[in-house]
Amino acid sequence: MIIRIDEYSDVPIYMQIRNQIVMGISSGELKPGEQLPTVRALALEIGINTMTVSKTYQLLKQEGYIMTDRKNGARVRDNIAKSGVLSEENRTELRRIVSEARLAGISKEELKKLIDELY
Amino acid sequence: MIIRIDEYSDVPIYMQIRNQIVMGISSGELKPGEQLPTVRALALEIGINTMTVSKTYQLLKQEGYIMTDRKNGARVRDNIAKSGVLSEENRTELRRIVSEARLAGISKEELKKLIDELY
Amino acid sequence: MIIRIDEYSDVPIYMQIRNQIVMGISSGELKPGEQLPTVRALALEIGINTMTVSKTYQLLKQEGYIMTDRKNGARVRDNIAKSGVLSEENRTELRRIVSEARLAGISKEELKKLIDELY
Amino acid sequence: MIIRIDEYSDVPIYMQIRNQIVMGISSGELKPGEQLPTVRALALEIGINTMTVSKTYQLLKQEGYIMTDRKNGARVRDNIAKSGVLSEENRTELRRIVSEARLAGISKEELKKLIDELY
DNA sequence: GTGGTCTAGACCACG
DNA sequence: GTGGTCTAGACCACG
Repeated sequence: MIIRIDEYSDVPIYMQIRNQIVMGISSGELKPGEQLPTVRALALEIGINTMTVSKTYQLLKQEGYIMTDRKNGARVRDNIAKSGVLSEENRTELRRIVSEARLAGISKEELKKLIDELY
Repeated sequence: MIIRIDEYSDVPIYMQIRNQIVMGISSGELKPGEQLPTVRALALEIGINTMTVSKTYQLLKQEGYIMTDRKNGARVRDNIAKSGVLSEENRTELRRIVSEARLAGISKEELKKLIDELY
Repeated sequence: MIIRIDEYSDVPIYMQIRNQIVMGISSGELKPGEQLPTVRALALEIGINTMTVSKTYQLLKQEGYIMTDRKNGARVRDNIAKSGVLSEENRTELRRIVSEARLAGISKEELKKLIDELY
Repeated sequence: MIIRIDEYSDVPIYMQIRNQIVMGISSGELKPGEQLPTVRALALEIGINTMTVSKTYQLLKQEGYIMTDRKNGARVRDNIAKSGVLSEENRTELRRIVSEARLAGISKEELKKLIDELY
């Protein structure tokens, strides 16, 4: 899986990596139990500091998406908890996006079609 | 229109205000041409620095949501440009949210229902 | 409030600080709403790196014990969520401690007396 | 006695095994003088490195919980020293747990009831 | 002035 | 070899 950093983005690097890994897991590009690159390998590949990647892995671990052990490095968890509900933050974000979409003249149907494509 | 600041949020205050005003315009609570409170009045009401509100208004103006003039203060634009497409950032955000929703066990239908509610 | 670091402890520095602040809040030495020292001030006082203190504050924030804002620095939250139950980790730890206490010849009553003193 | 490793835990494997053996001795599941599985057998059973089990046994021996000899392997000591007091580390840990319990809204009585259950 | 992020480099426990 | 921790130093957005 290829991780791309947008250095001009306001989103911190560790968060960009986090987001792309989460999307990779969701899309199936990263399979349950699959090995992630080591902290050092990913840092080298992206051209950033190991601490930054380490921060990403700790976040993903805390969120329950991956697990780390000292022997094997990081792996995608094969039993990611399904809360069944959207987090409060994501709900707020979604509300904001829907509002902006409306003002941009995007219809409800177009938004739903977008959901279809992205899901 | 009442603006609420979540002091625990990581979203900067100026951005929280901006988001709520945009949502207010989108929902119709703020009508096209409607007068916004002055920077000073809004800052006083929320209990924050005038600089922060000023930053919000500048952002909203630059985004084309409001217009300002020295005489009348800030007003909602009555001809907000309808690009017809979702901004690149919002599209990326939506993709992230959809990914996380999927992993949380939320079905496509539930997401669409959420869109229905929020739109 | 005075923070003491045991440099020979296996407990990471950021966790030692975290634990002492939590105990300070619990004991009332740190009051709800009370200002914590700035990251820089605390780092200087203890003689450690700012990053380490920053890590502590981020952890405490995420756990809901404190809040940070860029203007005022960090403050003890005045509405710390009361889950009403012991975390799984603490329960496991308590079980381990009770087991070791039994083997050390400490009676159930002595343990309860200890709880009385510490609470 | 069945040893269970929580691969998601931050507690090192050798320490998880150690804790479970100590709890087994305390509960009486492991009797004084009882033979423990060989390093090799336990490692095989759990599916981990023999070095890890070996580390556990060395720690337990050093703590005075078990004794080893080349002929008979490891056995639970039948005269475990009863210091009569809680170790400094355990006392500190207990203080931390009590503090967190208080902040979580757990009463002194509930904690004591928990001690009753666990003892 | 404040916390948040990031780097370059190092050492450590675990396995 | 792996992730986890820490330092010294820097820059940035927010307010």
